[in-house]
Amino acid sequence: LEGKKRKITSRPPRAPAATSHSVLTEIQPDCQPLTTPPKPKEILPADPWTPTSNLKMLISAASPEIRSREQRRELSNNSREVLQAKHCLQVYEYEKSQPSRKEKSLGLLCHKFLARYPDYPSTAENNYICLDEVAEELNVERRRIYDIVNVLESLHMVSRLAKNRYAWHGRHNLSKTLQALKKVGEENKYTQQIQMIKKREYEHEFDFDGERNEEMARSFGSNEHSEMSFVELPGMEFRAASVNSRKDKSLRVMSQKFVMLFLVSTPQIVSLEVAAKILIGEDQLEDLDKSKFKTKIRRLYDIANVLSSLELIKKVHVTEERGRKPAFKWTGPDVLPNVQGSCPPPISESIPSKEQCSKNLFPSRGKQNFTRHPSLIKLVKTIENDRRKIQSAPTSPVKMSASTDQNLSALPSKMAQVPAIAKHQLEGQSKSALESNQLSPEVVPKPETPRVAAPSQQPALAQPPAVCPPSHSSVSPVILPHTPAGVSYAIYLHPSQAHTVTTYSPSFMLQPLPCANVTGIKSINSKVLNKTTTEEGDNQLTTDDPTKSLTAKERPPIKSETSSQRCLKRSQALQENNLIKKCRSDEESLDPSLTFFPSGYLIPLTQCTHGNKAGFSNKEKAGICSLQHTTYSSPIAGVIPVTASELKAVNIPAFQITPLNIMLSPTSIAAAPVLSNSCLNSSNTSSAQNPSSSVLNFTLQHIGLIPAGVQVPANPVLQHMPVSLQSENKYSAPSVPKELQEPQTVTENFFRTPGGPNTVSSLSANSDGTDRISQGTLYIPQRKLEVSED
DNA sequence: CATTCCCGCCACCGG
DNA sequence: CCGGTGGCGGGAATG
Repeated sequence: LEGKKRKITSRPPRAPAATSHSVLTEIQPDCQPLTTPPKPKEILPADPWTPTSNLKMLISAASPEIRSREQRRELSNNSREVLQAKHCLQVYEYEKSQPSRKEKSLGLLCHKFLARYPDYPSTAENNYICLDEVAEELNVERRRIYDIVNVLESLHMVSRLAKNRYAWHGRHNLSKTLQALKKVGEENKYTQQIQMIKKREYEHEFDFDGERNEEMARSFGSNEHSEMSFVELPGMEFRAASVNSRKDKSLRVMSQKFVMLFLVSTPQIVSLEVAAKILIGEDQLEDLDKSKFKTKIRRLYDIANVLSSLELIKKVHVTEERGRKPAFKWTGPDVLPNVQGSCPPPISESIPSKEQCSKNLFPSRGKQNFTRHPSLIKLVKTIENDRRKIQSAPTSPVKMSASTDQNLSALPSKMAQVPAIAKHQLEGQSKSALESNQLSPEVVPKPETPRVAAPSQQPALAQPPAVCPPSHSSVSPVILPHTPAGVSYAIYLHPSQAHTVTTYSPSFMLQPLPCANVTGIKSINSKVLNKTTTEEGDNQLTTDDPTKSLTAKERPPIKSETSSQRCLKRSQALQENNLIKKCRSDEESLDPSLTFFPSGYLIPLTQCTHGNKAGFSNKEKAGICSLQHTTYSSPIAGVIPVTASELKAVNIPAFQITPLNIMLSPTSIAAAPVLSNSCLNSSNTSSAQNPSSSVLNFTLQHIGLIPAGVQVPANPVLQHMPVSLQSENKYSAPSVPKELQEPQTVTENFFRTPGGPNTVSSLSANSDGTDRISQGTLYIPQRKLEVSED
């Protein structure tokens, strides 16, 4: 290994011919003024945007149609055009002479890349991606495209077809992938590993000597059983066996692992440092080699940039005892615990392989438990691997060679392919349902869902939850101490215990509610908040551009949406409004539809309507997120006063939103439930500094929102909620309490969302004899994490 | 100085 | 042997 490195290092600074390709890439010939050292090339044709605008555009532009526009790029030699371009270029230069690195950032590039393809491509059109073309069109070297594609591949958003080709799947598989990843993550005990690391560092503050640590680490924490290879998705295997070579792939695998960390950890925040350590530790324990660490971090940044572009995560800073460390917060959809087996697989789900999935993922099952010793672990791993290979081998007709990691076992590739299309379609339809809970709508009768008053069209959604709940508990190993039945919600943990929590049984979360409604509402709120808040950068992408137009910030990207979509939304919105109105009368005054639903947050609804993906716009992702959150939170909301999920909900609309960083003090949380009407009033008051108060407000708002109109009458507390508050918020939207806006506080309370399996402590019974990790001990006192973003 | 992360050399692999 | 891939880490931008 090292040899290679050395070699490289030795070489003198780059000088030679390296540039050849770059030259090629430069499409525009003549105008090239040598003068500008940076690269003017980017500017090219018609897109002399500022980084900011550019971004904005990209975001808004996600719609399919637009993407085509890229095409025009082929500038005919129109001298005119050239000139024009040149001109622009120059102007551009003047304005800002910094082509700057940012413009070349992987994140931005990724946005461009993503803009080319619809989030939910129709099955019909085959979306092929030709790396060369893309690279050329985006004016980047191919190497960069690989970086992007690799991570997309890790999420199964694309798959390799052949040499220069990839197939675009968009987000269709996303939820499934995440589920799978989460599961694997759980199996790997990532949660514990994380704990370990934190603990360690906590203990010896900043110690550099890795010595002892290492030992400890390997002894228990870092059991890296894992090494798992690439996690495959069931439905996706059909690619030609040939093309995927397994090996390499580290980026892909790393990406998956990284994602797993988010899915598994409780406050869904993962610091780079921790992630790097875990990822390193996995393969070869020890070796806290500094350079290795550094490299890992670099890679993580690459991955993170892509994930950020996908809006799955966003950058934040975690302030712990000492300094603030870079970290990322998951902003993607919540992954439901899922599943497998327990919930009757939706019929529609064509995917036969659900089981396979699990199989694939990790042979693991109980094994790990007894594996304490590293060596053992390795063995096991190996064995399992082999086994896996074997299994897969026979099945795939084609190859022997490959036995690609994926196990196509069950389906012969051919079969897979044929149905593939159908599958996709189905998936698409069921998708929404799945996402929300994975159940097919029709399946379940929801028992107690009285509250579904919602007239909305989505009754179906509500159902699923009901069904699933029970199953989960069985599923996730970790879960809890509390019987599902119990009224767990009331439990508040001491902050220190945070991780331990698991307060509620999953079943709770799943309560039936009209998600749609809820979602909508929430999203709205958040929206509102965002607006105000948004000013700041939401994502890392924000450029520093001084001129930053507010407009850009404003996110009503909606404009770009197609009218049809809009209509859809609108209608839904209206429905929601109605619901809402019940609660707050004032709403109408403001032309609610526009006001509140501008951005398309509503989309979730659309989505809810399972079925037609047509409706989805790219934006829906936001919807999705919110939807899911909602799912959990809403019902619960009633039950559990303030759940993390609630809070999260706010953040969710990731894209535009400013992530408020919330840091709730535990106390505040506890308090919340308690509060009742009386407290409510205070909601908007400015209590700026006081976190708890702000939290409360926040909470209240949310709570209020939800219940209000819609569903939750069940909960007494909610009912009491003063409507006024809500309305207030809405209206004053812009005036959202400062507190919220400020980076300050949020509650990252540790309640995990639903499936939160993780809570390590009590749960996982770790059977192995060594109790080193006794559960009790395991968790580290959580220090408060302050998350802030810049 | 610290953080972020672009760039592109070059090892590798599959054809 | 070739061209596609993608590991990797120097070191430039940025903060």
